[in-house]
Amino acid sequence: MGTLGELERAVMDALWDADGSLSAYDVQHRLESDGRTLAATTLLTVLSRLEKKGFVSSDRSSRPHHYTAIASRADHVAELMHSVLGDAGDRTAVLERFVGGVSAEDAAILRQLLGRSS
Amino acid sequence: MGTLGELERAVMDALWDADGSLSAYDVQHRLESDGRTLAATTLLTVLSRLEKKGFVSSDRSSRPHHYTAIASRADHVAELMHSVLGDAGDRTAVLERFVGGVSAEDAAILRQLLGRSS
DNA sequence: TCTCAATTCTACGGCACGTAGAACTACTTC
DNA sequence: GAAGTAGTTCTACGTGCCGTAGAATTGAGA
Repeated sequence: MGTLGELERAVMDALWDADGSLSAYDVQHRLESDGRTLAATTLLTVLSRLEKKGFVSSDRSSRPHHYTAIASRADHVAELMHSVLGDAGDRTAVLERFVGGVSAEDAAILRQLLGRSS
Repeated sequence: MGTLGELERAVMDALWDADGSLSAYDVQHRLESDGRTLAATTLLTVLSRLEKKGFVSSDRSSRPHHYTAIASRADHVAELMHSVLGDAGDRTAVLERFVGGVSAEDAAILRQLLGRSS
């Protein structure tokens, strides 16, 4: 699927936080308020790389093009977790370690999600 | 922590599968039976990079040096899952997606693991 | 049509990784 | 203890990804 670099991840975060589509300028300004000053072209390059990687889609009908994250952050993270789990071998052992390491709150969430069906 | 490249991961797999320590030659032969022919020096380089990254430790007391994986594969994978989860933002949403995507068997394992620890 | 903002094209430097030759080290054997 | 050899370290190269951005181009409004 391809991995995200540092800047790429920051751009995705901006898109996710925006919860909608942004222009390159919007992204630029959001990163700027995070203390990261970048040339506009840099953002465009990153955005198009992200598009090529399948992380964002763009709307080119209106002139300041708008970019949108294809998957939500939650989807993305969950998918990463699955892909990591995927090449695990002994899933029981992995899940054991995983559950052993989560916080009490997360454990509660998991318990609730897994629910009563056992 | 640093990430694993393709070969690096293959070497770690060899060490994990071995469930003990291996010499560079052992690793070389294991990879060879996986259809991957490499020079001995290549393995040594990768092994030392893995050591620098903190994934393996080496015993240099006896002459064919022996290398051991520091963490088990399960630990490694679980740790990756945690680190991914770590920068998630809305953990409930992520865990929801995650649980939604696991197989029935995995869900059963999770339920059992969580049940015990409550 | 002219101008200016927005976008694409192109490119460069650095770093991680796969890969391995050359040089060096240290047992084994005579 | 000299020599051979198995094993190890040093060094290095090519490639691809990523951060970064200038130059060239395109498109919309005056």
